[in-house]
Amino acid sequence: MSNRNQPSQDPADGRYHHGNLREALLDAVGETIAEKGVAGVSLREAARRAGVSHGAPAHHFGDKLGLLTAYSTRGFQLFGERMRAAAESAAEPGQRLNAIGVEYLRFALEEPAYFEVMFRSDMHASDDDTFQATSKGAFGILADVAAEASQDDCDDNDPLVLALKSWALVHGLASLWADGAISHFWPGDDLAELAGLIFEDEFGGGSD
Amino acid sequence: MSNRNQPSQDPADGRYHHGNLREALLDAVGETIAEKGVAGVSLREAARRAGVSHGAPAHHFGDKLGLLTAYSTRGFQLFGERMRAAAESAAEPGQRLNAIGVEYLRFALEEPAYFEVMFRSDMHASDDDTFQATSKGAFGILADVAAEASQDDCDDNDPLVLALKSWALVHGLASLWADGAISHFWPGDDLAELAGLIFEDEFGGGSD
DNA sequence: TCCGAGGTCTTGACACTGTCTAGATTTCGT
DNA sequence: ACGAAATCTAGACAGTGTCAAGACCTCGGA
Repeated sequence: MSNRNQPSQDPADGRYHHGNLREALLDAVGETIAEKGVAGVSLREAARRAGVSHGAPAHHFGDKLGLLTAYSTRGFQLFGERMRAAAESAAEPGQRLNAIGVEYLRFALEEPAYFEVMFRSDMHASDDDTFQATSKGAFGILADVAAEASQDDCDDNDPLVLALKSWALVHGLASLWADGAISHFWPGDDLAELAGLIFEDEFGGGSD
Repeated sequence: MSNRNQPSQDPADGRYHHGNLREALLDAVGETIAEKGVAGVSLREAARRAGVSHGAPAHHFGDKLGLLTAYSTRGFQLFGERMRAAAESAAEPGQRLNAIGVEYLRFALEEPAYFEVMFRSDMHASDDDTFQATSKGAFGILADVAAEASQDDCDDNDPLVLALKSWALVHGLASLWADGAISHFWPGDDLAELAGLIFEDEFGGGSD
């Protein structure tokens, strides 16, 4: 835990121990992705931004894949919290699925750095236990809400199938939008508008 | 064009000019992705596999991003051909959308190397003219078929919205499956089976 | 036939990266 | 207070992208 009461930014004093290097390195990854894209991420760059020597990251993350895995895990942590909050904030259970779908897209737009790494199999060691547990926990919220919604709304289809369908729809929309592929055909620059039209057809509920 | 009648594999004779280096390098990229993932792709590795010196690729592709852009373009070329063939092979127009959806997934499964690069914005220079034209051409087939299908099947919704919805659904399913995220919740290992269940609900047609 | 221009490829160099090692410094439990 | 463990530094090495200079080949025009 190491909950010290010093700021999580890099101290850059003469201190030998950084105090919060692990988090500072993960912050540095986010900064680097925002500035230079995921191709610009490197152990040495993260160390540089955190004000430590080039070998320091290896102690906390082992290798580059470990650093990215930890960054993905932190992304899924935040992602899960936002999904849970969206589900709970929905006025009535029937609107939970729609609320989650909107929040999913919002996350993809507001946290592109996380989103870009989280769903890329070569950006994380999929056998990492913490990563698996965290990502599965976040996905579980989606599955629960979607399964619940499918029991209310629809006929006797498998709730799991409908959950995966909703998930695929939202994820595909977010991915294609992020990649810029949709921009060839959809004139607007507002993903929420397009999502509203698509979800209206799918879930029958409007977006905010 | 340079259509010589020598095999497109690397000759590795004492010849100074390779004869078909450009294509051989793109083949090498595919091999590398298949063996070591996209992280293992490098200009020098491609040169090594093609039997040329490490500086040779730069002449054809400029830099690493150029090599990957060309590889993506070749992927979209093949992708477009398969989409067109699938649309034309459909018995009746009403089944075209389903045929394209199935072929989309099949492509993602059978050509993971292409698929992994094609939809990754940091893997290609999006301002490349050939890439833009080729990808837009392939996407256009999807849009046409989906728009056509929406006029037949559904109510007065915007055909473009329904086209994008179908695209997002299929692409999201392929991406999540490729990333391994779905495997946490779906017990089977057959994407076609899951796709059949999802599409049955969506398009009303079964898959083969 | 020759010959020069341009396309193709090689070679060498440089800065940068991931990773390994050994060791210095600090923190922590006892 | 002391030893063990955690944390970080410093150096080294192979591999990489990219650039510049030059060698080699091909082809069209004289």
